[in-house]
Amino acid sequence: MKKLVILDGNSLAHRAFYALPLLRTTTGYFTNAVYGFTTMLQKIIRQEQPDYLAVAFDAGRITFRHEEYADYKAHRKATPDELRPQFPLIKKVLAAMRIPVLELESYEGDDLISEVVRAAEKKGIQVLIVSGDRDMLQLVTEQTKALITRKGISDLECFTPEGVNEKYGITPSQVADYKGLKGDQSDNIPGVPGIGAKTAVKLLQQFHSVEECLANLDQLTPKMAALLREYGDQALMSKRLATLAQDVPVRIDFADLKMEQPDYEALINIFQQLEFKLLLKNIQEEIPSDIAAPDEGEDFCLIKTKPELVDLIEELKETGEFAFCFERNGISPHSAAVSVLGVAWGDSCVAIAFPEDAKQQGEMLALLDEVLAGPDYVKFCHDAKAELIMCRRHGLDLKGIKGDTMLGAYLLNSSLSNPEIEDLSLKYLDQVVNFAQDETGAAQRALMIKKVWAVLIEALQRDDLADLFYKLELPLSVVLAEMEIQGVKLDLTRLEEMSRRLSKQLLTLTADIYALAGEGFNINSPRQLGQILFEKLKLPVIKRTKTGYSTDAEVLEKLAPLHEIPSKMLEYRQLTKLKSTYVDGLQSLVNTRTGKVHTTFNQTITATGRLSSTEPNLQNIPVRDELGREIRSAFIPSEPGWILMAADYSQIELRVLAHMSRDSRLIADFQHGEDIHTRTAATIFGVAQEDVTADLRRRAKGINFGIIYGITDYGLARDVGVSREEAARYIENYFLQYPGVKRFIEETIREAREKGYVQTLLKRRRYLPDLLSSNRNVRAFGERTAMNTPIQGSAADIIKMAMLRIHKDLQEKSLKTRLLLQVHDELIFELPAEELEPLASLVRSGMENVIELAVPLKVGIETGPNWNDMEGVE
DNA sequence: GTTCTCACG
DNA sequence: ACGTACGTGAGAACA
Repeated sequence: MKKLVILDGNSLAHRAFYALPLLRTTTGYFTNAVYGFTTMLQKIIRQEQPDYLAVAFDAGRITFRHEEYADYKAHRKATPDELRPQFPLIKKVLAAMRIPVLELESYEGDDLISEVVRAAEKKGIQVLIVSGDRDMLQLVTEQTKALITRKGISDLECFTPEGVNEKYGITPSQVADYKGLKGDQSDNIPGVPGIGAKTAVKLLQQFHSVEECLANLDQLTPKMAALLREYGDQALMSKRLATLAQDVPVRIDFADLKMEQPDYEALINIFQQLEFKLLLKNIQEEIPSDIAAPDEGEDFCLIKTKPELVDLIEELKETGEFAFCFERNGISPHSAAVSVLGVAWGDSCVAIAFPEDAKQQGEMLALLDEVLAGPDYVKFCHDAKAELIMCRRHGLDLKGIKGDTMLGAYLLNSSLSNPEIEDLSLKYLDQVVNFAQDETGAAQRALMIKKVWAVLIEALQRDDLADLFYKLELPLSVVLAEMEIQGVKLDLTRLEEMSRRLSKQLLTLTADIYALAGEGFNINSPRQLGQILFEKLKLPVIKRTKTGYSTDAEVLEKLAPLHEIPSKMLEYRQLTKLKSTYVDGLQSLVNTRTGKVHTTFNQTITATGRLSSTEPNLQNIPVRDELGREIRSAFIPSEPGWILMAADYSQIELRVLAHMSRDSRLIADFQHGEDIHTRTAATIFGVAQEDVTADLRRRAKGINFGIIYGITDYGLARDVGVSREEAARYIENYFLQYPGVKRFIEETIREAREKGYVQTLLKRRRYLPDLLSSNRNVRAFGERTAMNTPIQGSAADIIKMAMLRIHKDLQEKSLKTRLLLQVHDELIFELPAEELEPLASLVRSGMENVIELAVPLKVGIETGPNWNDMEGVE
């Protein structure tokens, strides 16, 4: 049986409008109703897979019902100004999706739906009505169901005749009678005064319809009979108003309602206009790709044998330039198997399918070594680091990479994090792609990499980013790949012991907390904890989150003097965090082949230019408290007789600030070489350096951090524990003493507003559209990031340069030392003990002299048998 | 998938 | 009158 879905356009648009926040495009169009309607529509199409589909809209404000009753819908609020202009947009989306719109002057969408249902039933077509209006229930039959929104736009309830009866106690055909008796506030249908929902249902269960009620007045209570006698005509009129039209002058031709493929080009166009990024991405996945379709492109072929591969390699050597990509299907390059390699040169592309047999595969790969490892064969890829890891793992080298679309796109706009080639094809070539699922997909992908790179390199040169790309990021990807491949050894015995110890302690703590609470609950659920603390124990609410009570560490500390649970909870939280994230989490990520953890350093994630680390994140291993530090003891050298070395920049961000702001006082502070926070304290609190107490220093430290983050009096007050007024005075005084810093901040924000972006020392860019927001908070946030990004980002530039330099020095000096980790301002190495001295001086000078700033850069070096027990080296 | 909490620089 | 420090990633709960 064929299926038809018909949507009540007006009703659903209203629903969407009120359910979603007022979304707006950067160009000022309101789009929340369009967005809500579109997502609802797509979901229904996906779920129902209808054969026929249409959307009905009201047309004309005056309908035939007004002829009968002038006040029909008189109380209805006017459509809001933010919604009205969204209707034409919805219709544009529908046109692009090739979904017919049904409208008829002076009829409501409901009436058209009624007509369509009637016609469909005659033809034996199954119908599903989608609406937010329960009036639609009167159309429900065995053949026709109704999907009515319950709450918001995603909670829908499906009604069959039985369902209607169960829920309302009447049949679908009695809906109009019901409204005739009860009336309807929202449509201003009067009904019978004094008859509400209960009475109406009771009457209809007894007499089936309004007419029969009126014909049997003698069987009613005298009061009810009088009521119906007086308002009988009004009840009949109300019923007629509530009854959907029976004779709509329209002919339904089902051929016009057949589902069709959307006009993807038009749809992309309108989604782009409306800035529906997620929906764009979704249709991208849905669209059959037209590039290099394997069945029509004569340039395409699939390579499976050695002779074929030899021919290909000859061709590549002749061309001297190609794009490539190993298929990984989202699997980490540290563990993905080699299955398919996509290659593109000129206008051609091929996929190489590798045999599973290790020996045969090895032979095929060995053939490729010449072109992959040959530095003179120019290569482009998307994520050079991942490709290098794949190659190295299979015994191949990779040299001669001249383009990386992922890295390039990130440098052009650091707000794109880990962009996919599909996203870039849309952004830079206006081309929507959906690569084939089989081997041919890799070939298509390679070809797209080549095309996108041609555009990106132009853009990089235009924005003066080519140096940053070729001299820093691209070579850095090799260093990072080697760090990841090397991995870090963990003392598993130690972790297992910790895990057992923590389990035991947690068991005791949990029991204590339950006993104190007087009941068991899910101790990991902030919500349940909130109920215990604030409802059962009536402790004062310190802070709220969007959804309820806050129970974070700050709150628990304040509650600690009032009850025993909060401090126990703090301890519990600390221990579970250690156990689940670090002790157990790290163990589970140890690679079985190497016995080490191999993090991934993401080079294209952060908006500022920093790296990030995942699976595991080795940039947030505990250090601040003693118990947490124990985790670091489990990080050990991977060879006997080796040690670890940590080299960290001292105050690199403040030094960068001194350099960029050229503030003479801050520069002088650093040239003095003593503790910077003490000097800051002496300066802003107007005391001699010897008289700076620990507390004054702590406050000055807070101010120094605050300056880097984009200070506010509120934030500073919270951090150092003084009043907001006090904090405001500190800030004022700081800017008085360091006027160059103040000027730098103002100048940076002004320039950012003008250009739309800020820059680091190495010209890395971050665009800041928030600076132009009409929302004050968003704008203030933009201003803080505007001043923080050049500082954080330049510090990132500097340590990246240092990594390159040290990596090169290590190679040239043939040292055995390996760089393992970068944690934003520090580098971790493992080394044979005898290399300690040469390495310490190599690392120190590498890091300190990698760039000439207005202030010296200082590096602290420590070594030890693990990452915890470290001692300073002079 | 989003929210809360918490680990790091 | 309102909600704030900047940049990240992970685990658990809950919808």
